Amino acid sequence: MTGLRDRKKQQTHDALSQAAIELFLKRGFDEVSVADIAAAAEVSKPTLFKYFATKQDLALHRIADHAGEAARVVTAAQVGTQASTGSAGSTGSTGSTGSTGSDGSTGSDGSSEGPVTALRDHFVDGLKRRDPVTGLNDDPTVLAFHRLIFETPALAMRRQQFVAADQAALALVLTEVLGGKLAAELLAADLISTQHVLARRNWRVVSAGISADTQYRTARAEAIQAYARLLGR
Amino acid sequence: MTGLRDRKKQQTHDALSQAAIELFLKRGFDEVSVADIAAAAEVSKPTLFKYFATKQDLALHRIADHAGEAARVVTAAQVGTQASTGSAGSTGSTGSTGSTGSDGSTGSDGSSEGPVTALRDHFVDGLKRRDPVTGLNDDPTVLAFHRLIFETPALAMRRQQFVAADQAALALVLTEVLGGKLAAELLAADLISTQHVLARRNWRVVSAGISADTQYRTARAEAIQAYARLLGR
DNA sequence: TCAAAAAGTTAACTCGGTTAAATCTTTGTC
DNA sequence: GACAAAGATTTAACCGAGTTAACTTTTTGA
Repeated sequence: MTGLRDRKKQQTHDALSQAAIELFLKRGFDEVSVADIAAAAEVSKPTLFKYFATKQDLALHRIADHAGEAARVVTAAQVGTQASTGSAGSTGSTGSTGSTGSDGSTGSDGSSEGPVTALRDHFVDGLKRRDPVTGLNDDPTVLAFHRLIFETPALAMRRQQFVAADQAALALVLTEVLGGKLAAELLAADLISTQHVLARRNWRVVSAGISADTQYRTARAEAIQAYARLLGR
Repeated sequence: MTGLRDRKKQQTHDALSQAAIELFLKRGFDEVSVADIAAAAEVSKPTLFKYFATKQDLALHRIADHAGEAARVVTAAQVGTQASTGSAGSTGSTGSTGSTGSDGSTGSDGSSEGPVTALRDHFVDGLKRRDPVTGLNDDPTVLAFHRLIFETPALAMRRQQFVAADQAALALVLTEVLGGKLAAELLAADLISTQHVLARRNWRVVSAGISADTQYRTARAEAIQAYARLLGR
């Protein structure tokens, strides 16, 4: 099924992404033109734009791939508690499943506890795994990449769009889990904000020179505290 | 002090803004070029960009002017409860001051009640005044304007930047009001999200044909309910 | 009245993104 | 294995946002 055609497409895609990120990290987003990237990947400009809709996406497609993760985590947790047949993660890498040492068992619907604890556990698990999305990762490349995204207005902006899409998807599944649409939208917004605030905070600390290992316990405590706010109704 | 120079500048600024909004509403954001706008306002393109940094700002400067409002409301409420000398509003049009029929008097610091009720009251007051930022306004022009902003990706995106700045400013004043920085950032995010969710919701309803007067009671109730979530810790 | 300062104009340029026509490559079929 | 249809790539030209530099006009204040 994986014909030569598709293999070549994958190759070109990777070549573009790699060339772009390398150049962005070396010279800064604004100091690199799409023509430079196309040249480095040895393709023409129109071809580049057939693979990536915008210049920003050349840096952000890794994040874009994570789209809908929050919604997926909640859905997974939901089917996990409804029937005890725990099959988590539908698309890609969403393996979390407890360990925070807290109850996630309030099975009666109408409560916001399930989703909140599910996302909290997912985040805390991300911290343990030093998942870049948590901000708690001191790998120089990861750090440089985050710096690039957060400190380049155009990238931060486009990133925000993906986050907004994530939030909308989350609101959608929460609408079914909870009763009302208003409550769902509010909670979705709070959940996404919380994650964002925590990640940014971790990133700032790590980026100031503190090692991820040193910061881990604090980050974990802060996360639990932050999500606890959303549990008290 | 208002020399001829400044008067002319104001004139040009207004001519550009007016021409831009008129054209945007008539033909859509993407169907209007900055050259069109410059021509309509009878200035050259470089001059246009001396008045407005981006094409988006030609539509959004009215929103941009509201920058830092949330922070101002909280600060005003703070000085209002610290000393009984109530002088609200530092810069522009921020006249709110109670009437929601609820206590805003918990003067002891460390509590998040003050800021939350202050912003809630401000929002509810906005509803009563049919302030466009609340989404509860069925004036055709206002409606068309909101539609333009929300449904033009480039504008929605740029708007988000202003909102983010607002949030940062709010987080800053909350950091002083509350003890910690984490709590302040989380609360600021929740507060801004809440406002945004409520406004969007109102806009959607009104935009579906329901009159602002008809929706008022519901909108008010929803707002109070939404902010109440943030009071229970 | 006059010179310095502030705006404004023109024209040319950069860069992101698009379009159309021509060319080359992969693929499935006889 | 030849070959036509489908798909991907290239070239070259184009559009529109935003910038730059050199030059002219207008406002100001002494």
